[in-house]
Amino acid sequence: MPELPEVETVARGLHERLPGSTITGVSVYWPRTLARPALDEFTAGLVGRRVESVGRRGKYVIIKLDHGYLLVHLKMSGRLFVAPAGEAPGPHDRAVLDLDDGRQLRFRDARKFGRIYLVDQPEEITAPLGPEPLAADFSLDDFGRLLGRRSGRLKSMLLNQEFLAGVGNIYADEILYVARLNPLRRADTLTACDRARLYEAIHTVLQRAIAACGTTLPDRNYLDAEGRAGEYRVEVYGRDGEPCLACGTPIERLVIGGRSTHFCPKCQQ
DNA sequence: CTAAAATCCTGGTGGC
DNA sequence: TGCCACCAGGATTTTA
Repeated sequence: MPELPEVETVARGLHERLPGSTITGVSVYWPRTLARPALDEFTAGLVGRRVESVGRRGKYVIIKLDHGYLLVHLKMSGRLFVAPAGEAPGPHDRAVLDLDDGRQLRFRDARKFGRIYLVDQPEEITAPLGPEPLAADFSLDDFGRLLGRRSGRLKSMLLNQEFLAGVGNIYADEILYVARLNPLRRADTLTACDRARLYEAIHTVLQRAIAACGTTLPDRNYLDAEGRAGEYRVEVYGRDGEPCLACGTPIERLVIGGRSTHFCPKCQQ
């Protein structure tokens, strides 16, 4: 399930091969993939548009056009990639954009959770998102202020996109493990030292994961825009019952806010 | 306010 | 081998 590092990897891959291409046709095979606008307006708004750049905000891929923006949320199983001219369509292709050189930008999504938006400004969609954790202007002081007002559990907070953009279930567990903080801990009980460790862990984990081009779990199917798997190695996620890499204590699993949560009961008091 | 549950979906898994 | 119930998970919506 693509989170910030995976979406960043996809966006970078697309940025290498998409700018300069013009969209010449639109095919949508699963209409609900289009969050907005409806198919007719979507098609009319896209055909003839030229791609200028590809970026990311939170878990959204943002494709800047010469007129408007295409936003894609991959959700659980979405893949966004450029198919060479003549490549046969896949059974889970939900939307396909024809490019003027014969290639196609495809959105493939087995579980149909992913959504595409065509808007004038990306903020129409991304406005509710919290800060970008890796932005240069996201300071420890900012983070401390953000935390101080929250009484929820750390795990739920990290998953809340309005609190911080881009962290999902896997990296929330990895970040709390690196920060040595218990996922059930209430945000407003953190000491200044705790806050600093959490802030640093967010940076460390996300930066390392981006450097590794994301995480592809053994039983998952995340692939980047070039069809490559991520190389990041998780330390706690999905490792319940296996020994903690630091102390050997079996990793435990519990459910917080309906999300599976993995942590070391000894390292993360 | 927090929080949990239901919702959308289907591939994969575990049980029998 | 086949069938089926069930689970995962992001974001949103609903209910407590």
